[in-house]
Amino acid sequence: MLDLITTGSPAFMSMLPDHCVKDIHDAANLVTYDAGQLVHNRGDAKPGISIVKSGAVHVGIYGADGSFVMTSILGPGQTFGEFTLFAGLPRTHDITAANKTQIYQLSATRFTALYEREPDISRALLSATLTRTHLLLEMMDAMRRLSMRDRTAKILLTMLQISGVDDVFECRQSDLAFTLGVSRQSLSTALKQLAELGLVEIGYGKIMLPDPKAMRNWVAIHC
Amino acid sequence: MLDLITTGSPAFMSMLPDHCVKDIHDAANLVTYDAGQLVHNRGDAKPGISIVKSGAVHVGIYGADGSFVMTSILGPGQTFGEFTLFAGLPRTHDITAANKTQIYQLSATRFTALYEREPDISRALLSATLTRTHLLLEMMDAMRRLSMRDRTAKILLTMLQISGVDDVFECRQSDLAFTLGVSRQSLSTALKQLAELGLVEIGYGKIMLPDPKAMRNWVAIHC
DNA sequence: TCTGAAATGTAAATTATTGGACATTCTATC
DNA sequence: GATAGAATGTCCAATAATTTACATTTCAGA
Repeated sequence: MLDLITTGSPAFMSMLPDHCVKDIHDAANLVTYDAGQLVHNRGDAKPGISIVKSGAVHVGIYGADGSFVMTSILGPGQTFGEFTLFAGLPRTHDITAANKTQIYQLSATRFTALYEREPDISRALLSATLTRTHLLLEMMDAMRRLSMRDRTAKILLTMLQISGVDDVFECRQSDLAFTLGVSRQSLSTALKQLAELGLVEIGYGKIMLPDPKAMRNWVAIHC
Repeated sequence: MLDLITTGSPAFMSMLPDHCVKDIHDAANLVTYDAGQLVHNRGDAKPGISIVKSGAVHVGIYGADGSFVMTSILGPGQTFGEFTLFAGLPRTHDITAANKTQIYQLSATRFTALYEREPDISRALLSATLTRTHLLLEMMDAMRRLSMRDRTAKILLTMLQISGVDDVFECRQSDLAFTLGVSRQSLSTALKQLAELGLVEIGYGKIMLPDPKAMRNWVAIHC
């Protein structure tokens, strides 16, 4: 299951000036993981920040029965572990490598040293975090207030806006359904309704917005 | 409607050392608002950060028909407007003064100057933001996966943990219901079920956890 | 160009949740 | 210690969404 929240949020590393990127590379431990290998366990207390260099990690929680409920996928330039540094929390999720993945690991001490020297780092981190928070608030609001059809439209639009692309959204309906908190079947119905209104086009493994502007208008009026 | 998300999150100002608090007081414009007065309109583009000194503000969105859907209430020490500074967004909500309220207003330039000089400010801001994000993620997850009863238990526990207090939660059921995204009637039923399990005690305008440890266990097993 | 696995579409039965209506309980204040 | 207003409890009909089950479509690879 892909939580599409993070797909579009701007990568931390892409917001940093070159010299900061270099500082981080120099201070970090570069660790390589094989597909499926565990990176962090939920509950681990050791604080530190991690940045994906290449590959991707799955963020989620293992159930007692071995099942894995995925919350998000993080790609190159994206970070995890901020909570352990700034919110005083243990690792909140299990992290595994999706495929062969390289990760920069920074201990709390090393990261803090860089952090205090270079305000650009905190700005990038705040920017990435706040963008994600904003998206979460929008989704939350949509989940509380809107009918399934309307929140499908709204969240689709929000995610597209943030991802930069604004007319094609590559994902399976079952992934999107999970992110929206509805069943796949219900989502299918909702999408069909939106398609009948001419707002979306349904493909195989993707959803297109033939007229993003019309979609934006519709959402502004209805949601 | 009180969104309890922010009630428990630690206030930005309370995490700052004294000299930073002083710097902010010196650089800010202190503005006083009467009850009901508008502080910011959703959509305003002018960036800046605001900190509640005394009183409280209502964060929400006005509908076309004049109705106001409240998202949260922010009290002393809490901030709004971060999104305009760090995420490049316009004001995302309408803000009105709940009662006679004093607010420190800092323009983008002034705040940035302080921000770059003093890493404690960014740390406090990150800390407040990440704590809120973590709570949002937990709530989101609970809303997607759990039955009403279970998510009531889980969110109740989460909010109590973050607020520091861990056995009494002062709020009306209608407020809690809104936060959980369910109707007041349904929440009433859910709370009754939890009370029958001995996990909570229902008061008038408050909810008690007679045995927080038992509650934590129960949630760990069920959710 | 087949073919099978993956993804999507659809319908009926079941379940959960809402919303209205009203009863009950609590608490501050007179 | 009355009393009014606020908060909570409960019932039921209406509705929205899920689940189960199966049909159909799509696409990648043999």
